[in-house]
Amino acid sequence: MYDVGKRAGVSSATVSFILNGRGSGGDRISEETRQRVYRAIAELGYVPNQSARALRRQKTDRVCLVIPQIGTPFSDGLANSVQSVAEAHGYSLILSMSGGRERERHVFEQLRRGLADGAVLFDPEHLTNEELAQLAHAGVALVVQCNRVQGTNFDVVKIDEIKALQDAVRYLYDHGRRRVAFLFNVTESGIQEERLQSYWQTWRELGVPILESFVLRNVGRLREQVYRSVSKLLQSSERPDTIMAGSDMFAISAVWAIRDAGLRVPEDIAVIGIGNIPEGEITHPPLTTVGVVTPTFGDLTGLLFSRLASPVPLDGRVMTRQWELILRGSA
Amino acid sequence: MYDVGKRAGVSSATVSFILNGRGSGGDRISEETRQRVYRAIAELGYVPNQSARALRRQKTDRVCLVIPQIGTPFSDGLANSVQSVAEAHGYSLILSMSGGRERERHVFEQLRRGLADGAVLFDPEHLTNEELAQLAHAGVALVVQCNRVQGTNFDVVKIDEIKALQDAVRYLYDHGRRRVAFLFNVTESGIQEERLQSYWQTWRELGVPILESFVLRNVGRLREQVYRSVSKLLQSSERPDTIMAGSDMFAISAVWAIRDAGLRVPEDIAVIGIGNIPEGEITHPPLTTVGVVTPTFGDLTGLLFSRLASPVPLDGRVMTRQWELILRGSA
DNA sequence: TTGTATGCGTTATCAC
DNA sequence: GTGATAACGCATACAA
Repeated sequence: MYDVGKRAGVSSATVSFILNGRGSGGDRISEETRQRVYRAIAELGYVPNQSARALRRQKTDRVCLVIPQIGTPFSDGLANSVQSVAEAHGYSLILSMSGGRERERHVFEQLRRGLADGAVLFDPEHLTNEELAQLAHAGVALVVQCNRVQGTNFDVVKIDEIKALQDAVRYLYDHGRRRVAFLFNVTESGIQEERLQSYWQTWRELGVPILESFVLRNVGRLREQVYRSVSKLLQSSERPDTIMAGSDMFAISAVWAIRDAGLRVPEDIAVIGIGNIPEGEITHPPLTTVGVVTPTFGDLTGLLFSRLASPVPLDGRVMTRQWELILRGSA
Repeated sequence: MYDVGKRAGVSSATVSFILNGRGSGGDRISEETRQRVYRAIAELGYVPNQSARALRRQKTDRVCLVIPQIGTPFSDGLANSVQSVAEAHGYSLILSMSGGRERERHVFEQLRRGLADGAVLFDPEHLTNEELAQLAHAGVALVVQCNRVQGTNFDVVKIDEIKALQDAVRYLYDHGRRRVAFLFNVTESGIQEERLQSYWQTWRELGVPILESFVLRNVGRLREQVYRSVSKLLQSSERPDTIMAGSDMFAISAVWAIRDAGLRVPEDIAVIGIGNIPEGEITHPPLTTVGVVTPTFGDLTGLLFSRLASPVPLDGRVMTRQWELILRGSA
């Protein structure tokens, strides 16, 4: 900036003022000076340094979206949504993957060190309430989607899923299903597992036993892995009449596997997913699932940017999203 | 740091030295002092400020992976791969989405301003050679996957895809296919389009005309959108006997649509994708495609981190990945 | 073995 | 209308 100023015959202060007219000094830079400075900037290829600016302003103009894993239809939609809103508010979006304990802690550490002004944490598994509070206390605008936590200085979006999960089981029970298989992945403190626990619990209350061989605890993250897991399951002599999957993606992969094995959905095997991703509408039959009826990410972004815009620290807000049983053809 | 020092009865310099012992001073901090400082750090909840550190060291310890769009199996694999390697080298990974002209320029600007020490740019559409050179000149370690560019101060990974694309067309031609449909999306300077141009060109050389109504230029990004586009195509009285898709994901969605329409792949309609994603192995029939036989991202990360590690500016290196026609069942 | 002093590139207050 | 100047939080050469 000093060099730019020198070339334009002004001080670095003037350059700074022209680049982002704040502080005192009013609007009063002569048009002529302004032009000279712009020319000098162009000639020198000058570009302001973000680290220095952030240091001085105590503000990075960045927000961070933390997702366990990219590559799912859901994270895709979320990221695009947050990015649009961030841009509209003059923030850059940074994406971080938090899958696994190490990575989650790493991202947390980065945020503590001032990576961004605000963050949306999606399903953090290992962070405690205190750590989140600490982060928020350090000045990071925080919105957390997670059922485990509650904060006084950050916002939480919760999902009320229990009832919908119970509804799903009762529905299947009422339609005579008794041989139930589960598809999910065990992660360190996995939310998938929690949800399937709800299923399991409800079946037990209805007096239906769960066959251990029908519980697939490690179906893999990728479609082809899930497909193979299910194909294998179908080869055994004892076949399930129902598959409850930990995600819609798993459920869809299961539907393929079933159809490719020459069986019918839902006549031979009913399939139900979790999450309600758009893709579920085009499987044959369309996927029965459990989730938010019309998925939207407006609540998350709304909380984040209202918090960023607020001049005073806001209290912790809580929003609850209601899940429902969405009956389509597959179950 | 000053406060930490005060509490531990030392200067801020000593704290800094303990936190990252470099510079002069050797290793010589007494164990006792060290402990006192660590205790003070813990008690105060002190955490170093990245902006200040980056400003002083002229180094962010971050690398940035720039992908047009997350949510594809490919970007997922790439991101995970880069993240692992980055962690191993002591860097944090930042993900940025560059889809669309605005966003791409925005990310470019962020990098110029010092967002990260290095970056992998995947298929940048709008950046010129000069801009990339300028970025590299500014000190950003740069690896670009793109066929359009070549740099003297950054690395380029190219894909030699022409021959494989031509092979695909000839193969289809030799098997009697003549009514060819195309599936892709027109983007501002899209690579999908380029590839389909190669197809088109080859068909023309073979004397096969392309029906305009078989060219779907806007099938959408999501699986369900593609599925619907194809379903609609199949309803018209004139049906194609071949579908050449701009990506494997499109091809897979097409296979579903065809099967759900009661037609057979490849007997009624042959389908061929581009990219060779793992999921292609589990469609029925498995997907014929064009791409790298065993996808790996080692070349990209290798180039990036060798560049970051190099004490002197490296010349621009070029690596070429060879594409091949991968015959499986769908064509 | 530790402290002093300086500068990294900005921004913002104040004086002129 | 514009220019000095003092932070912002840290790292490091050098003095002690």
